[in-house]
Amino acid sequence: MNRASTSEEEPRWLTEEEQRVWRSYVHAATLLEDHMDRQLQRDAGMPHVYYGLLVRLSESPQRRLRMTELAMHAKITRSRLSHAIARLEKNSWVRREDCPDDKRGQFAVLTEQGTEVLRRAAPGHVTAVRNAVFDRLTPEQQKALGEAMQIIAEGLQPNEAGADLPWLR
Amino acid sequence: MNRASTSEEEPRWLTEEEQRVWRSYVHAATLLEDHMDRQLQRDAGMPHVYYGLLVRLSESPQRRLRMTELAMHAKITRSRLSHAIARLEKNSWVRREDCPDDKRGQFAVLTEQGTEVLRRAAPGHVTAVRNAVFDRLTPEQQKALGEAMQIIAEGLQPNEAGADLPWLR
DNA sequence: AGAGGCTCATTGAAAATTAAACCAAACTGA
DNA sequence: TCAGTTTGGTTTAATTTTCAATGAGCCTCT
Repeated sequence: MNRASTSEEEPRWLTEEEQRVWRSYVHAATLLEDHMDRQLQRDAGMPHVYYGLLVRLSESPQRRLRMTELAMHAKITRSRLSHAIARLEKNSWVRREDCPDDKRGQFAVLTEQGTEVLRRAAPGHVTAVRNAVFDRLTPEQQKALGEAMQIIAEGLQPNEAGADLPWLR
Repeated sequence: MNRASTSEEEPRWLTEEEQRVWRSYVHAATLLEDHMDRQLQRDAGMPHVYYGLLVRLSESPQRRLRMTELAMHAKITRSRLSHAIARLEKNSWVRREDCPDDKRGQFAVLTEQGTEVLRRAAPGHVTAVRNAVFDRLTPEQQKALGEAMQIIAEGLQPNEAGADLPWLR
């Protein structure tokens, strides 16, 4: 049943057109991620992923989230999150707190200073996103992009199909 | 003139809809990159970027490219490429060669073994891309995705607009 | 010829990420 | 109750990436 996935059979190669699409995608995704990383590194002293963590915390009740929950939202491993939070803790942008209900548990809590950093970095970030993406695409193109990515994401969701579960490995 | 870009002025925040699009994008892009990295790491013993380097070399005349050229195509810094090639050289998948015309220059050359690794890894990779992307999108959606990403990439091209030049920094 | 400024590429150290091992607490079932 | 398993999270080491500095060769201009 799973023979096809590991066999030597000739796969269905990508057509010219599919290749163009895939390469455009990889190309743009690389450039975009680089761009955001650099912008945030310059303006806020952290990479895009870290910024995402702070944003997520800022939107959570009590501006706090359990480690695993945060990792799931951010789609990163718990290990990576541990390291990241350690770094953010050094910056005093995040603080850890024990979970009363579960003695194994930890909360990551956004500090005042973290909130402040976010407040100052947000405008530049939105502007960067707008310049790079929304100012260049028609509303239809934006919609189409969103839909396509949505579908792709669904296919890679760790639930269903029991594929790889980054944060559960 | 450049005041707006660094001032404290209120930016045009993203609308609800724009946010949804942007988050879908980031979400899917993260998942996808993770997925490819893991697939290639498992099946070919290298991350996606390294695989891209080998592919690019395999498509080049004489299966070789100058370091800077390769870095540009791959959109990575020369430094990063140096390290990457060093690693690939240890695997004997790539070999360095001096450039006769320019004594500063180096070619990265895909070896026989590199070619072989590529040959064995390619089917799995195409299949992974197909499963994750093309099997899930209609031809129209594929086209739209390609176009949107194409436009975004153009806006981030290092040439014109003299923005940041990753490999020239 | 040779001073000065690029360009090509590498290096070494620091930061970030991944992979795997690990510990402690919580749960499960006999 | 207690052995075995799962869950939550950290730790260590290895790999990869970034950052800043360096050096050698090319190019231009005088």
